[in-house]
Amino acid sequence: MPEQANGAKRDTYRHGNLRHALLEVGIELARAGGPDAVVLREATRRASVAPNAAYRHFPRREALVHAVSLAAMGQLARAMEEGLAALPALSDRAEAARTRFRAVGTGYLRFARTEPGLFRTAFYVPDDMTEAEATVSAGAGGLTPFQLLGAALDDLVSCELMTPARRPGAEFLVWSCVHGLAVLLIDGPLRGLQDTQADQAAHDLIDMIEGGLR
Amino acid sequence: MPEQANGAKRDTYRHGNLRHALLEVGIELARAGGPDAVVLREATRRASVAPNAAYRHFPRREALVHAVSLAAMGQLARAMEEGLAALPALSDRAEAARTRFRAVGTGYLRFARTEPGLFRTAFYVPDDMTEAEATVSAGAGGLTPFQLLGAALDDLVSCELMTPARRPGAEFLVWSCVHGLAVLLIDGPLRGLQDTQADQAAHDLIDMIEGGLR
DNA sequence: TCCTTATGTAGACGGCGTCCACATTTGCGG
DNA sequence: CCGCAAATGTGGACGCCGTCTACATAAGGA
Repeated sequence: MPEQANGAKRDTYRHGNLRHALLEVGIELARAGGPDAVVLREATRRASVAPNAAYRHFPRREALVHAVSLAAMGQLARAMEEGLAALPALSDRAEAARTRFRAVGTGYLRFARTEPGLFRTAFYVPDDMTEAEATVSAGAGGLTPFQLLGAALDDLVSCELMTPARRPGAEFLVWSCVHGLAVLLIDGPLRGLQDTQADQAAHDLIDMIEGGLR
Repeated sequence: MPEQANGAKRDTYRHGNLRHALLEVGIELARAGGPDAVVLREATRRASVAPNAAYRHFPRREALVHAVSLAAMGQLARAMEEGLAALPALSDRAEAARTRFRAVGTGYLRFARTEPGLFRTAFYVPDDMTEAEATVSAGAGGLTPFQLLGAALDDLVSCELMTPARRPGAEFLVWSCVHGLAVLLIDGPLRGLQDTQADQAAHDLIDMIEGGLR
């Protein structure tokens, strides 16, 4: 029975729900330091468990990181959903669609800048599209970030704010633009921009996208 | 005098130019496996030198990775320049500007997909803007990727293919879009796309950007 | 009740980054 | 030309990591 600095000792031989505990700790680590910071030994330490115990639930470190990654993607989805939910109801349907589309982008960017560690982890050795649609990476509404964007684009088309001809594959193009800004802002040469400047850049970027979509 | 599997033994106690050798090996490692693959011990091994010798030239591993990163950025610049140089001379000035602008983007994306390890390394814990303009990260023409893009945008404005009002800060927006697609293609959910599909996406993305800029 | 199975522990191995002490050169001031 | 300080490379150690094998303990069904 290993003593624990964290004060969280255990009286039973069994942990109870180690897998879940490791996931929680992993999220905590990723939040603070990105994917590389989710370290098996540290996770087991915080869970008051021997290092090897982790291997009963994850075949290797990468599997834990992957699980954390899906959870992080879910948190991203949730953050975007919250941004959408906070929107005022607009009577003009086209205006509402446009507002929702913009909120999808700004929500994405806000999460990236608020939780850079989780954001980076969400895209760490990420799954191909099929797995990215797993329920774990969805928000409360059951939609992944990708699907939220797709829905916003559909709205745009139905309100004639976007040419239907451009619709196929458009999520990937829009996603690229927004994701690129997010990456440049948190890791790249735009890192350290003031909030107001970053917001301005986000605004201008979405303007540009809207113009290119029309 | 340590034996070396690599066959490259040394008869002098001094290496000669270890710093340069480590950089070369570092680039090789980054090329094959990205920034995380730039491992001090392996680099010194390949340079036929004791692990600690590296510390005479780089205070810590991160410093070596950083040097490799600048070199990788330089290679990116060179690749873009080559793409520009290969363009046919067009009589119509506006058409030429447009073609050059597109070539900047496609060159960037081609390098990302051709040399993903180096591309990822180029953006690993990257410098802020000022250092990114260092001569190391420039191509043969002395311009960094960022500056190449800026020049292309200036051309667009002077040919009235872009509103001057949109010019300030536009490189960051365009950069975001192209960079985002690059990241999604090599690391993200678009990884594993066929060449033709990736080219199509690149084409469509640049179309969209052009539309948004006008 | 007993035995299979799930779960956690103990100890070891090799690899890594980094520190300290020591060895060998180089090159400069006299 | 000499001698000595500074530059450069070596050797060994430490603590951390991921992972393997062997073993211990608990839970639950026959």
